[in-house]
Amino acid sequence: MKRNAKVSTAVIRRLPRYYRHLSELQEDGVVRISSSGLGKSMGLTASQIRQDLFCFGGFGQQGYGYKVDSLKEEIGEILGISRGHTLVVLGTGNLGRAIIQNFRFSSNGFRLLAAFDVNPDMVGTQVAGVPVYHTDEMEAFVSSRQVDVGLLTVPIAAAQQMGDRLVRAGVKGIWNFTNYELTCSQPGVVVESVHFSDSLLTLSYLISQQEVLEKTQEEHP
Amino acid sequence: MKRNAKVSTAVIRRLPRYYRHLSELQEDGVVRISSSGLGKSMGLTASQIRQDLFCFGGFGQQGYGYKVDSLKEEIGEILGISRGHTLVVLGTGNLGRAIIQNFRFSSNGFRLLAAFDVNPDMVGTQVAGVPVYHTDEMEAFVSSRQVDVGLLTVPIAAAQQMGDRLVRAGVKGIWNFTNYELTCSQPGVVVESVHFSDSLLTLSYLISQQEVLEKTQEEHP
DNA sequence: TAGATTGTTAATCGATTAACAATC
DNA sequence: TAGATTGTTAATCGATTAACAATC
Repeated sequence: MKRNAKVSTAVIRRLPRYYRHLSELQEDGVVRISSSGLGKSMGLTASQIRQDLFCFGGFGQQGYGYKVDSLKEEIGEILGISRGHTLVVLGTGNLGRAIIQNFRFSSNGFRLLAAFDVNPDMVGTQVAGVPVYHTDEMEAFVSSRQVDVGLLTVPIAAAQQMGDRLVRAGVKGIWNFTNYELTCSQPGVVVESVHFSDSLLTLSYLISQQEVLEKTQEEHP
Repeated sequence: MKRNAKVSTAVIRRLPRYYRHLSELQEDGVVRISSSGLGKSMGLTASQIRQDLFCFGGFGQQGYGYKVDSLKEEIGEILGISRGHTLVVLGTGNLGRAIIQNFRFSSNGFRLLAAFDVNPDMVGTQVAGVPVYHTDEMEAFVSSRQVDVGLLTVPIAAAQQMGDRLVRAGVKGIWNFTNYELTCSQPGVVVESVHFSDSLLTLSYLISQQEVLEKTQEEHP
């Protein structure tokens, strides 16, 4: 793998999509794929795919294309899937529990070690085999087990404070599901947010545009 | 509001963030904000904010800045928050139920009318006051009530098929929570996806980079 | 009025696309 | 070998930043 000078976030955000598409191709028994073939199925240009992969080195063979297996493997490596990252969940409300029960952490190279909550009804129980401890024990757990990531699903009012605690406890990243824009002063700690609200409002904008468009067409056919 | 020629997706994706930040400012009792002030708190340049807003028209006052209330109002209007959009949920598994119970649809201008599932244990029940019907009844419901959006939380294997059914039933948009990249042939129908996996893998990449960086620093201090 | 800050055009920067030699 | 397709550089396009006149 090439020493990656500086990869733009646009490229980084496409890497998981490549990985996902290659996994699907693999399941479908496809052995080789060209940049134009992959581009067609993903809605990207062949040129862009080659340019993206070029950031990390040459994974293909001229005149042949890319081997699905090994390209998937390489991109997985770039994404850090085999690094054995660990995470804990903060907050075991509806959303926290749903993610614990549904999300395939291991397919993404993560091990979910524990969950934490302040609710005495939850503390001491298990969710899908994952033990729930009291939030007071979070710091000790995270630092002794060197946990990489904290998944935040606490109420929005507690989000920033809990984020700060995670950072102080030594996590490398926060996966933020609260609808709050965490600020993280600590350099070297990454915050990645899933903002449901932003996503729905984007959809709202797009269908509103569509509505206006259709109305205009009715008036001026 | 200006006739918006063609607004780039980069701008569109920032609109919900503006809306969110303006709401927070409003709650904090802030009355006016300058582009540089807003930029500082959001990590954007003042120039970019003015350029973004310029896509839709002049909302500020020279020498003064922007009134938080009215700017929030205007952006909400652009996003279609007051259009009374409606939606239904497909799939009432852990994730579907968690979203129904947790997500503040009304704050985003949506009314959640019903949920659908094939599981006989769910059909006929309510989740947070939302009635659950059998999926067979979805088409009739969506077309008679002119539902705007279908939220997909069905198992991945059923995703594409259920997406197709929603489109045929006449929705304008699909909010996709399955880890499947829906293809939608129908022009005028919008698909907006929340890919947990892509988000976590991006985080995985970023912390892996950080790990490499720190290791290098240890070796060459 | 003087100061501040927008609206808006121009300049710069970065990302995408095109092109083509290298080579499997 | 001929054909195909990559790796990689150059050209283009679009998004961000800078600048400044307009004006509150």
